[in-house]
Amino acid sequence: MNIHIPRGTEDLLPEQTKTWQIIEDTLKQLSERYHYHEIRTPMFERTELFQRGVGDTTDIVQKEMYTFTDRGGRSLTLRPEGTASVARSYVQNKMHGNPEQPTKLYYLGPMFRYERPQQGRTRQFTQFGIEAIGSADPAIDAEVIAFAMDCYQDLGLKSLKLVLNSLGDHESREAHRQALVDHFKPHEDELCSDCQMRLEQNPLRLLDCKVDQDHPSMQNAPSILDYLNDYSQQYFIDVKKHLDAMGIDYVVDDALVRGLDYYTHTAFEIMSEADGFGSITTLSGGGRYNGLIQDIGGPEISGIGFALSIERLIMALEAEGISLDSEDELDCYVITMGDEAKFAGSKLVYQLRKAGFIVDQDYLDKKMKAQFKAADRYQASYAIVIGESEIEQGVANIKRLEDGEQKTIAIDDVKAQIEQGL
RNA sequence: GCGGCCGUGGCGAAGUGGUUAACGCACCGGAUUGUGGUUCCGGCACGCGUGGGUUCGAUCCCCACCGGUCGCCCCA
Repeated sequence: MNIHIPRGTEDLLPEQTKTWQIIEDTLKQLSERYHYHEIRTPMFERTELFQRGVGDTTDIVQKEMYTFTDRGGRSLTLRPEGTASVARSYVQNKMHGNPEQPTKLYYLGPMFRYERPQQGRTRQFTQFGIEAIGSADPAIDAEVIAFAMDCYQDLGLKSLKLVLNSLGDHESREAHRQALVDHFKPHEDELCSDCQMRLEQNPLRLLDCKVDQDHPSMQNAPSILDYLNDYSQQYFIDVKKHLDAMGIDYVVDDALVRGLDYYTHTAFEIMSEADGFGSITTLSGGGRYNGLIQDIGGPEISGIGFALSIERLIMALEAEGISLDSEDELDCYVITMGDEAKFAGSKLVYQLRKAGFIVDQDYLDKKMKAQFKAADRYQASYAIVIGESEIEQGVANIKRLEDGEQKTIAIDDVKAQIEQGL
């Protein structure tokens, strides 16, 4: 083994890309139905975009970014997520000026995070996501959540759990933050070192600490839901009412905290409950970001979005035993014997392909028996045999492999014969 | 970034400090000089992740590195 694939990356081989194509097609069709349009942004951005957009205190920015300096001395970063780039493009292209509002966008592509790889977590992974920018209507929060659920349901997944929370607006968050600090400060010495740091930087994260989850102070920790101001509370109620109206089930979990700084109000995650899923059960996540556009220099416009990992989606499909593979079947396999016949074979294969059939032939100089085996393995409907004697008579043998039925006809009539069956 | 487990042919998988590294699938050839899917026979690792070390001798023991996997952190 000479040069190995970089750690945490993977090749997708033909037997897998088929599945990917089906998933991508499904997601794109879904996007059209929900009236979202594709946006493609660069795979790398100025590093400041993520520092400001994703948040300096987040793990992503602090220890997971692929950052490098280009030859012009600029600090660039391979995108670790999609929202910051979309928001940047929204601002740069002044999309808030477009007549169609809100702006509804989707994207699909690789993201990069420097992490210790394990199943469901690679250093390059693929996200599909949507962003609806320019509306602060609870109805569109529900639309985004419904869209997220449909991504899985359209592919046949059943064991799903939608977890919902509200992080409130800025005022509510601040009140809650202060309450958290007041609550945990007396116990600071008893908490793990990570939590001691969280207390300073991001007290919200204390709530989903695994180390200290049994600590008595966790039991009666202040819940964000108790600190929502009137507006935030009503917003959350309305989102739930829209979901109820659509018949979408969810569970509210006030411990659901998202890892990116820009979230406000609605936050949600979709998890797989299928057996055989390891510790990583989160399939997708999203939420509302009412300060993000402004944070990166745009107008005061709010948005909401979500992102899912195609890799984890495929894991979920496998866990539920759903296969999207379609048969890769040939219409015809052309078998030739002898040098002259090879030329006639090339001509016939070409003509049949032009006529729209899926056709192949042997390129390894195999014996006839081996050529038949190949035709069989490729599940060809017909084998067309051309040898020296057929060349002399200008004919070809067409054999229907399913039942062995065979006919000899003029080689120029093969196309017509295949078109109407035997 | 931390801890546990693991790394044998295209794939799955046995195995031992010492002549030819089981077996299954796949593949190739033959039985049947031009007709497949069955059967039978035969072939298929100068090598046991990489590099060092211990040893008379290592795939098997030790170390480092690389990679995978599980858990933690965190997340999609």
